[in-house]
Amino acid sequence: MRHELVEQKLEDLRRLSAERGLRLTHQRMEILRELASATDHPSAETVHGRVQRRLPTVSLDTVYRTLCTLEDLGLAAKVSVVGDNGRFDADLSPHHHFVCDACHEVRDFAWPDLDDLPIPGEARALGRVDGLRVILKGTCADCLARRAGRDS
Amino acid sequence: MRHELVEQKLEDLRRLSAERGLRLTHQRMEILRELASATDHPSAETVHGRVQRRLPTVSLDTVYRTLCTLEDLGLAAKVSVVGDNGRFDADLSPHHHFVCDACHEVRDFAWPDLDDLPIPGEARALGRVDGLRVILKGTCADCLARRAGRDS
DNA sequence: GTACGTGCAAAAATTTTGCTTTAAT
DNA sequence: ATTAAAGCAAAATTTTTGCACGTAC
Repeated sequence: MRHELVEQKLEDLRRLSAERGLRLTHQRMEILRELASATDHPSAETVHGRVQRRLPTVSLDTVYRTLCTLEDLGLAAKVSVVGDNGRFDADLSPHHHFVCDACHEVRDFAWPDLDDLPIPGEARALGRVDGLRVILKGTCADCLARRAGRDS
Repeated sequence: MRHELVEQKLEDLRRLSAERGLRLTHQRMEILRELASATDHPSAETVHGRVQRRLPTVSLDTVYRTLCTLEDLGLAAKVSVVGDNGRFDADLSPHHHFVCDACHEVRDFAWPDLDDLPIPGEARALGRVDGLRVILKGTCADCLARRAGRDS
């Protein structure tokens, strides 16, 4: 079942590379192959280690650059992991975050209806749940206005 | 309205410091004061800059250590911000993440009922929403089992 | 052949650590 | 007076960048 995702992604890379005039290099193929095969949301360092098994000379900076390229192409995304990044909050009440892709500001919001929704069995089966947070990605009102102004 | 949170937090710090035998230093008070006053989920570097206005000699490593202490005391938490950390995923289909506090593994799960829930007006007012992800914090089944085994 | 992308090395940025001094208790 | 915590500097990470060479087109 993972195999199909991998082939699909590699096909997407071929198509997008042709469309956007990017070169189809071994490194990009192998890095995408590893990432698409992985189920554990690896870091650049981890991807590098795995790709080295097939391409012993691949460098870590190529992995960084390629992951960024794959992100630009819409083939991969950075994911949210609680506590893995250096942003802090003293407000520990249940609330959620809206993150602006443009300015990276984080705004809080509440979602009472969500609190009434039971956590799905699929998630409860994974372990004991202590906390829940929603991350909304988008563009904040300020950045939308700024962009609209610039486009006119 | 922020003022009350600040005073509340400082009071918590006094109480917890007494309880746990920690010393109530200017630095800890001022760092917590800044963090509790902030609404923008600042990084350690940002907190450092703000605290320096009141304590010009405070060092950046004290801010790092203190934020960690405040986290241990349960007065602050690291927050999730999409794309600010180096973990990647090639699976772009709508799904959510369960993160184990103990081993930091990230597991995926689906939540179809959530997809039917409308995003609250409070959040829609913040800007255009492009994506939604839930982060569950907890302890995974493996780590629970490991811990139970060790305790016996 | 052209020039985009890689590899290498070095730099920049971020976070942690060892040790000495300061200050809270 | 004790000793936890701060400050300083240096180290360890993590991520980015400049440049020469290799390779996909």
